[in-house]
Amino acid sequence: MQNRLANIILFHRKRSGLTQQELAELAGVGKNMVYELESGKQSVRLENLLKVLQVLNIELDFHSPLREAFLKEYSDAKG
Amino acid sequence: MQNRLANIILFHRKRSGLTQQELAELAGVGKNMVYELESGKQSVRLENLLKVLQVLNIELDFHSPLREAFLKEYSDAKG
DNA sequence: CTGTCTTTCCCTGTAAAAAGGGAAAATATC
DNA sequence: GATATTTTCCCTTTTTACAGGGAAAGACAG
Repeated sequence: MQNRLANIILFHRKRSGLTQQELAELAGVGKNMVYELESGKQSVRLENLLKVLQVLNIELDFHSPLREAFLKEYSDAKG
Repeated sequence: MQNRLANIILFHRKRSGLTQQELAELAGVGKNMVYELESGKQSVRLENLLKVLQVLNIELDFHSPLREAFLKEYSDAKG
């Protein structure tokens, strides 16, 4: 348990009553992947992180000084 | 240009006046990595994504139904 | 149109993330 | 304290992301 992301995942998994193994199966990743995520390893594939977050109903967002400008242009472009 | 993350990165890079190559050098990753990020590839390593986001001054955040509960417990635990 | 810069997308070798098995350590349940 | 469950952390093999080089395609300036 080292970084914020690891904590977020651990917290949500515990609240959902899942073991690492169960979460791994639901996300379609290996059990070791979940363990590594929760121990703060940052060399995991983004793909696999996203699968795990999806199972736990966690959405990623960003913020930056350009956030508003981006959202305007992005929604304009996408309709 | 496929997903939201790719768009965010492209937008911020353009606004900062950097080429893919320059961003890659600043982030300490290969030029192909930046290209892949911007073309929506999700198999990149989280580590490398974070390096790129840091150069562009983009912070990741999350939200979920348990967000408030997590923040409370997390700040309590960390002081 | 011509030359410069940038992006897209090949290629190759190397490093390492992946899954899955297994077993000791830790934690929880009785 | 014994037993069951879960987590931590080994191992091996397979897969693949990575850097860096290179070159065609695209964008942009003079």
